[in-house]
Amino acid sequence: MLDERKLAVLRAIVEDYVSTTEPVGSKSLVDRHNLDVSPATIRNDMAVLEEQGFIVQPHTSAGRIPTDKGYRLFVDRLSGVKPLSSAERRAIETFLAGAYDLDDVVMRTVRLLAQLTRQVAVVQYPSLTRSSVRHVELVPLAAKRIMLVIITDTGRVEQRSVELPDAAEEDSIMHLRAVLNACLDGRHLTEVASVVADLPELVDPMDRPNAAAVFSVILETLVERTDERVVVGGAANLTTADFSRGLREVLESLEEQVVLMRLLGESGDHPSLTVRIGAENTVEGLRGTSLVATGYGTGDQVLARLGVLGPTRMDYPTAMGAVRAVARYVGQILAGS
Amino acid sequence: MLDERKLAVLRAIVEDYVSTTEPVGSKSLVDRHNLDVSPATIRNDMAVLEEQGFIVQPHTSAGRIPTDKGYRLFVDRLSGVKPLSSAERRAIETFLAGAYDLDDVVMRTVRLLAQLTRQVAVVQYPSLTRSSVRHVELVPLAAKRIMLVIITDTGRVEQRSVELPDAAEEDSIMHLRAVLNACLDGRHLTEVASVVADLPELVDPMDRPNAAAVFSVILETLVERTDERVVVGGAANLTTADFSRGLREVLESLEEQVVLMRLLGESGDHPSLTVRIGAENTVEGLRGTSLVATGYGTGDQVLARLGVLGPTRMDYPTAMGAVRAVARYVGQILAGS
DNA sequence: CCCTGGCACTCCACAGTCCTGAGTGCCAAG
DNA sequence: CTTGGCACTCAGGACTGTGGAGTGCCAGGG
Repeated sequence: MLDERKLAVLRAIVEDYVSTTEPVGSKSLVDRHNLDVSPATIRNDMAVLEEQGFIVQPHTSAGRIPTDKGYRLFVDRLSGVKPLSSAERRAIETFLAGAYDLDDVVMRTVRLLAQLTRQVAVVQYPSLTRSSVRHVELVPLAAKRIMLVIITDTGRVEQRSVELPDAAEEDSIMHLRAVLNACLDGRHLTEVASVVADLPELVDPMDRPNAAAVFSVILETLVERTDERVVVGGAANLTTADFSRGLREVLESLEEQVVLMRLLGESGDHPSLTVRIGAENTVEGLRGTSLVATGYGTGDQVLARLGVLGPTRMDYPTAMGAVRAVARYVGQILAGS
Repeated sequence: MLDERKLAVLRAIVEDYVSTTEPVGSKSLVDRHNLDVSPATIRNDMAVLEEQGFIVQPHTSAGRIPTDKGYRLFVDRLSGVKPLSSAERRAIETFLAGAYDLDDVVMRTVRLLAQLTRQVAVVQYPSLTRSSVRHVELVPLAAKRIMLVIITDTGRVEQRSVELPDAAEEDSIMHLRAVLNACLDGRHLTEVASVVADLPELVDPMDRPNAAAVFSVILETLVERTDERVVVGGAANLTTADFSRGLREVLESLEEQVVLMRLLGESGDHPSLTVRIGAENTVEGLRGTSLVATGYGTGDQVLARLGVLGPTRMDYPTAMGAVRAVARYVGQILAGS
């Protein structure tokens, strides 16, 4: 139903529109690309494409622009992933290699992605629930207050101050600390809840109230609080692409952690590249944007997701290339540190 | 040289322009405010004010708008700090009281300020260099790698992984940990450098290479790395105030930690409210904005700064009120936790 | 000396008009 | 199925006219 040439026409329209931001007409199409047919022929093809809903004209007698459906077909069948230049690869490598802790890795990744694609970059912190406990530390701050620090094998450190019901001896805190480490060390975070449930029996009855306070904070921190942070960068890039009236809406959405989590979550769990175009995003306020995202992590497990967000009219092949490449390098960095 | 009425006129112009965004003329001025003189008189006053550089007209035969110098006079002599409504005060209190750790306090503060003022909020993390060490923890991660965690009395936790030259025994690490805590506990961060210099003598000669690695990371983390983070929120509020073409520039500046640090740093060190208007900001790209900032902290020491950023045409009295109130509450929260 | 009303002048913003050029759809012929 | 031709549409730029808001200046009055 769509022959080879019509697809070529659609591809050409997408490419031209992305680079010029202007509706593209039959005439300009034939001399920019070397399709060996006349404008009139193209017009017939365009009429078909429009009828099928892949393109529209903003007003009568203007050129055509792709619809969401058009972009969808484009990314699915008409374009590949554009590999990065070797200079870009080197840049990524050296830039990320300089990072010295997890926060820094994430920050650098965001910057890198934003710069590479000239879009908004979104990077989710490596997920807690997929990592395991490496160490638990309790630090007395005051008589009835201690600092709880949990270190995971992804290098993430969670800290909480805990209010104790009773004043605690240094000794009993150290004991509790030992118990915690003995039982939680190496445990996958999904197991923590059940393990913690059995812990009270292992501590001195005298200390149970204090221990209970610590346990409940641990649960809160590791289990119930699924809200991994998402870091955003390159918001300035939104100004070039005019979102008619929606810029404010987009900026607002980008500041809502919950919204971002949902957005990234929608792309599913598989580690490969995902593209969500325009209205495919159920997030109110981001209906006019597209998201190119992928999972990343060490080895084959997906720790979190990252990607770029931009107007539906974006350079998908390049964005996909950059996202994929960056995700790979970040994975390597995380595995190596 | 500027009599009472001329000042009143300037005040009225600023107030009207801020609320309407439109150049204000003599006629509209007299009936909005009850100055008991005729428009003609106002016009004469305006002529003087313009001559002195407090106001300008965008084009002949349009109303006047304040210059940076005009705003400066306004905040210095013509307006007070508008206190918050009691409802707002309650909102601040309850909103901040719900915070459970330092990160959360900062995040909530940013949101609060942005919402209250409808401007961009900037909050600097409590400064390391002004706090002292509460605890140092070393956690073995692998044979030649340990995690260094430093907890300060402002509740901040710094973590770094340290690569050791030699494989380390559990024992020697524990010893090092004891030494570190003995010597650093309670030390003001400004003292850390000199204290650490003397430490190598206290450890077993065998362990010196490893200890040296740890020490150098401590210095890096606490002393050399003055780059406290600045968190930004409410960027969406920039869209209402049109910065002609500068929006991109502003957004870019807001993503540069270094720039933000400099911006806040310029306001000096004293704990009181500071206002920097338009070109008074030396930061390229923020010349079209104003900053209302203040120090905050526990008791009388200034731990860091926070404030709001907006167009020079902003509601200074309200912004100042909000900034001051929020800073106070944050100080209380920090002191109490 | 300062305030006031009057007056002539300026100029932006807005609406209307016209025109051009890019682009279309349709059709008949190759 | 492709092509050239043709009539048609319409957004956007250039130009014009008008109304209104605002100004500066001046002469008269408190």
